[in-house]
Amino acid sequence: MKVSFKERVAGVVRRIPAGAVMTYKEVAAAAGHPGAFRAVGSLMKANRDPAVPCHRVVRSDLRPGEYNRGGERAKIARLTDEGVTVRDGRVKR
DNA sequence: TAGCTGACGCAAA
DNA sequence: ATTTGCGCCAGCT
Repeated sequence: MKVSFKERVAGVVRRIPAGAVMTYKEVAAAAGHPGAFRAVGSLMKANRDPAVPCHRVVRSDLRPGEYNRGGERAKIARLTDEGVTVRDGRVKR
């Protein structure tokens, strides 16, 4: 069945457990499009589904990246609350 | 159908 | 180590 790229991305992000983070590139690869990390970010902002924790998707540099509502700062707060260690704007692994 | 935009990635300086 | 510029793909108008 035809499933749009964003549909698969939503499915992948939805499987990310709390306390874990995945990079846009990893999500894109997991969705079947390893080079579409650009589109992933675009879909994240477009996706307002509470079942899709887009805040758990970070950049490859371990930077939180942008977010709706306060940008990086809000994202860091949410990740930290879930058990993700963030140090000075960088996700600590 | 074609063109533009963007919650990015990587290389170079 | 950090900053700047260019390239990339899918989605939207």
